Amino acid sequence: MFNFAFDYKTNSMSNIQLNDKKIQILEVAEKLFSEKGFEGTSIRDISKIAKINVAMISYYFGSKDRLLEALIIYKTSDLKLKLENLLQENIDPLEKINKLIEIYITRINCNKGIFRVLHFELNSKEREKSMTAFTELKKGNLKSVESIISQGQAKGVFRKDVIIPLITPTIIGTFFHFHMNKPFFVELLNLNTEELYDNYITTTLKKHIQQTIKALLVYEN
Amino acid sequence: MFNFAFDYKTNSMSNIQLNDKKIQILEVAEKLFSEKGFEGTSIRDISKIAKINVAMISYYFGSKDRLLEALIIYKTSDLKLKLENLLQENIDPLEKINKLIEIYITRINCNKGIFRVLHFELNSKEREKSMTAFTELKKGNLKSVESIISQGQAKGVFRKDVIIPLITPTIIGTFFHFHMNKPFFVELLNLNTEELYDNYITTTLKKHIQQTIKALLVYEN
DNA sequence: GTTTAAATTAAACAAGTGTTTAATTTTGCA
DNA sequence: TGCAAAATTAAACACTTGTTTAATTTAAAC
Repeated sequence: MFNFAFDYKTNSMSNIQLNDKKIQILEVAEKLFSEKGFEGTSIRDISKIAKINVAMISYYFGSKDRLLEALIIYKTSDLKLKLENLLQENIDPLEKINKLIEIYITRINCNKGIFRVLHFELNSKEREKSMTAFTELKKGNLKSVESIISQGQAKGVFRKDVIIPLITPTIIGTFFHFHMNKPFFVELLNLNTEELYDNYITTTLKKHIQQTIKALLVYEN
Repeated sequence: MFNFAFDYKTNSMSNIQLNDKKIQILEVAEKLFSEKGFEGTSIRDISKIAKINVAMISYYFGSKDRLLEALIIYKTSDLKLKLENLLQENIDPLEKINKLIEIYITRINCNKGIFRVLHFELNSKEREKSMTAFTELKKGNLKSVESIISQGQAKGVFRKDVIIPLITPTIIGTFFHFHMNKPFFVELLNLNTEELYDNYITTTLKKHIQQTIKALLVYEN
């Protein structure tokens, strides 16, 4: 019932059994979870907005916890693939890092909601299955970063005293802190429409992060 | 009943009416809110661990929402002061930035719990009073950063194309992302005890952030 | 010691929670 | 058209939620 397989249409791992109604539920769940948190969202909230009966959520996913699991796999499965493809590209290390940052920003920006849930609902909880899936994703990301940076160090472009596992926290952390404080920055930077906000992320914020990581990697004391 | 005044003993704004029992409730609330979220924590959970009657929380704080308000003010009031003192110090801009980062790291690290709540429970909700208090804190922080950086730019030490409002997201975001993924990094870096974990934050992570911001500020393309 | 206010309690309250049941409707296929 | 499986529903289930009540105990002041 809940097997996941590779979908060559969407180029992502996805539940081949996902029909329109399931997807509709997942989309609503993502929206509400990200707005009000997992515990703060009731399945009646979801069912009301998705315009389905409450029982359908248990019927389709088994439970609220399993709905979260399905949501996470549904939303994170293609990021890993994108990173692995990037590693194969034959471009210089700095450009690769910039592309890595670009992937992070755009992919995570599309799925702000679920990544918010991932970070705030998943830790120190019993949702083991969801958590291990997320941990594997993080391990893969770290490996990609390690690989790119050692390439750059071998070529003598990057300095050698960088703490590699802390690169990702700086990249994603900067983005997340910005997004977590959205109302604050919307007011401060006059990003009154959703378009302006998204545009600021994919241009200015992206550039800031790329500039920061570049400086960190190539700057000599 | 809920007036706040400056306490010269602790050098912080605090509720002068806070007795032992109230503080005990606040401490337990912080722990549970940070572990299970605001919605995920019931006042019965709090009362059980704090070993008081459920009704005492309503009696003391009025409601669960007002308990959160009190907690935020109780925990964030002295950070603003520390930053204002820093601005007065007569040291060179780079050292000032490093001290700013040090203040952020140590202060936030002591209050991990409440800052987690602040970022994940406060946005897009109706808890207006709590939110405006937090917004004021952020505005103050931004002013401090702006002041320090223009000093550095005036002295010709810092480059001039830095996007100042994105400095804080990089500093705090890096720290937060690390902390949000604590289980992951504990396993990755073998930080098996709480002491090792805290030690890594106040040494290696702090150094990484200082190194990053320094590179960003002084590196010329 | 009496009085008055504060602190503390167990119980009750109404509303909301995730989940299950059992009945009904819709669907796809022979 | 008839039939079995799937989808959908309203209702009920047992439980938890935040808050309030009203009674009791403790503390302080006179």
